[in-house]
Amino acid sequence: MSPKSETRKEEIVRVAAQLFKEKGYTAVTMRDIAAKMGIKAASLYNHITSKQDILDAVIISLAEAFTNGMQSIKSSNNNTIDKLKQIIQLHVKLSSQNSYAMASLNNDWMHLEERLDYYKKLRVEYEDDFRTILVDGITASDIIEANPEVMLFSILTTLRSLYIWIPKKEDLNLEEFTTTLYQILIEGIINK
Amino acid sequence: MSPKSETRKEEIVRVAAQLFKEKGYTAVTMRDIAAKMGIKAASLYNHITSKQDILDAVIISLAEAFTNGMQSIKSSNNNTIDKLKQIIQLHVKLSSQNSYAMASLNNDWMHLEERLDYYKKLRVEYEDDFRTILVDGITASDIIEANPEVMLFSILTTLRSLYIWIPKKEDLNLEEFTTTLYQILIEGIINK
DNA sequence: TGATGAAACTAACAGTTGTTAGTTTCATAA
DNA sequence: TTATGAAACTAACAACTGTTAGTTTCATCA
Repeated sequence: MSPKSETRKEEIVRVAAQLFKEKGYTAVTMRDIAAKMGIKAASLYNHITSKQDILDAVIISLAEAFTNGMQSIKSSNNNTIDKLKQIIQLHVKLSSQNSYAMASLNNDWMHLEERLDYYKKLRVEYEDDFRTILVDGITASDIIEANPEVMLFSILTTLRSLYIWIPKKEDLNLEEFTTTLYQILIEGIINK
Repeated sequence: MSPKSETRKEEIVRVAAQLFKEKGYTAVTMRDIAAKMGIKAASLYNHITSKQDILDAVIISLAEAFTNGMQSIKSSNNNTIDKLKQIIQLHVKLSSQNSYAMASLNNDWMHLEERLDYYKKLRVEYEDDFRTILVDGITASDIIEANPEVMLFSILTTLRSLYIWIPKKEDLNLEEFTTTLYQILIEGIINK
C-alpha cells in the first residue's frame, strides 16, 4: 500500500523524537520508547545500536536538510528579498514536516557526542550563509543599515521556534502563514 | 562588604541554573551541582529539600518577574508603540540579568511538578496581556492589520531567546541593543 | 517437513540516580 | 571552658538507567 513503508528503525526514531520533544532526550528512557511501541526495551536493540544512535538519527538528517536547502538558496541568482522569502519557506516546510525532530535540534544537540562537532560545523556554516545574504542585502540597499548580527539573531530565533507553534494551529494554511511571517519579519508591524 | 550577601541556598540555585543551561535539568545530577560548589551531594540537603525544589526556585521567581513587569506596562497609559518598547526593554533587562535561569524557563518548565500549573497560568496570562496590546494597537491603527497570533509568536519567540545570544556579546551596550531590536522587530528590515 | 532468520521475549548486569541517617568539624556564645 | 548549631562529612539505600546474553516465537521458503 505505502510506496516505501517505514522500517522498524525509522519507526523507533520517529517515536523517540516525539518523546524527546515532550521531555527532552535525557528524561526519556529506552523503556519509555519501547512502551510507546508496545514492545520491551531490549527489543529495540535488534534495530538500533544505542540510545545515542537514535539521537544522532533524529538530529543529523534534519540538520543536513537545512544545509541542503541553504545551498540551493545561496546558489540561486535571486535578490536579497527573494532569498529571505526562500529561507522563511524552507523553515516553515521543514518545521511543519519535522516538528518533533526540530525540538531535539534546538534543545538536545548538546547531548550529541561523536557527531557534536559535525553538527556545530553545519550550524555555523548555515549562520554564515544567512549572514552573508543579509550583509550583501545591506550593501545593495535592499535592507536597512542595522546591525546584521541582531537581524540574524532576531529572524533566525523566530524561524527556529516555528516547531513550537505550527503544530498547535490545526487548520493552518502554510502558504498564507509563510506570507504573513514574511510581512512581519521583514516589513515590520508598524503602521507608518 | 556586599550589602546583602548571598545565602547558601541562593548560591546553590545560582550554580544549578548555570548547569541546567549547559545540559538541561534532567542531565544535571546533585553530584554535579555539589562538585561545582566544592562539597558533597549530601551536604546540599542542609539547604534545600530536593532537586525539584531547586528547579522551582530557578523558574518561578523569574516567571513572576515577567508577570510583574507586564502588569506595570499594562497599567500605564502609553500608546501601543511605547508599550512594545517597554516589553522589549523588560526582556532585555531580565534576560541579561538572568541568562542562566532563562534557559530553564524556556526548556525545563515541563519538569516542574506541583508548580507546573501555576507556571502555565503565569505564561498564559502574560501572552494574553501581550496579545491584547497588539489587538488594541491594530484597532488604533498603530500597527498593521496582520494576524495578531503570528505577530505575538514572532516577537515573543525572539524575546524569549535573548538569553542565548546576549551573553555571547561581551561588550554589548544594552541600551543601544534594545533600540536596534525595536527597530528590527517593529519597523522591519526592508528598505522601502 | 524442516531450516532459516528476523524480531520479539526474559533475566540480569553494573553503574548512576536522588535521598536519608548518623557523625564530625569548628566558629561563636555563654 | 563548655555548649550550641550550622554545615560539612561518610556510608548506604532502593530505584532506575542503558545495555547484554541467551531464548522463544513464528512467518517464509527450500
